[in-house]
Amino acid sequence: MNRIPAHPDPAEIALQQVLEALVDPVRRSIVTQLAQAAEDVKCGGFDLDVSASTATHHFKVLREAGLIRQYYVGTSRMNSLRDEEFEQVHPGLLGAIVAAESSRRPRKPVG
Amino acid sequence: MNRIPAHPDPAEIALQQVLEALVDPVRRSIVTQLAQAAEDVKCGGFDLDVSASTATHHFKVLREAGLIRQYYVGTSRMNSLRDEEFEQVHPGLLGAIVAAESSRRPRKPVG
DNA sequence: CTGCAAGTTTGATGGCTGTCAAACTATGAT
DNA sequence: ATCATAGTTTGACAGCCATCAAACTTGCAG
Repeated sequence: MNRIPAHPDPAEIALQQVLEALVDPVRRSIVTQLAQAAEDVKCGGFDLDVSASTATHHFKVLREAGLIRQYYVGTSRMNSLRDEEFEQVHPGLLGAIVAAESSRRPRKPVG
Repeated sequence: MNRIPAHPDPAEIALQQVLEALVDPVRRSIVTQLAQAAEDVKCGGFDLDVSASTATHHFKVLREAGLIRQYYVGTSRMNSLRDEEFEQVHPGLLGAIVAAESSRRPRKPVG
């Protein structure tokens, strides 16, 4: 069964909606963690300081802004970044934000 | 007399504040109009659909986010984009947003 | 079938922010 | 001085949105 609602085409999404999605620090954290992850990440696999219901809300906003892709594996909802599709529509935007976000908090000391 | 408050260094401004500034469509319109203008623009010279007091508020937010520079000429407050300083801190970010905003409404047909 | 694990939905709430009108300040012109 | 122009400040208000708890759904394991 497909329990995941529609994934809109990033080309049809207004910049306004994209920025509204990315202005929230929790959502930006999700995007950054996805960008740094090697594999797709399930909802429970993120390091977030909000309740599960709030997290669900944030994932929905990101999905409807065309920023992430979601699919089920068992009871786990997997997430991946739609970075390549997004790059076609808004070149450099996602990369610049992820870079700005990442540089602020280095995950691991170099070396 | 200097009636203009401090212009913070863009390097000291969190990405969060920058995105909060740019998520508002009126403020993004100001930035885009500045990016497309050949000369500095006075507050009254923008095409905005809000009252003067609201416009003042938006200019203040942009200035405090390190995105614009302001100075007086007579009773006119002039505005210019701090794009070069900004590029040093968040490379590609401002350009990507201005590009995305501009491409949505082509000012002039090509050719 | 029972129980558990992972997420979702719903409803309510609190804080933030964009908005305006009105009163005000500062500068330049007559 | 007087007036007009350009913009600011203050105070109030409305709408939005992130947040949570509680109840619910779905799928898997035994």
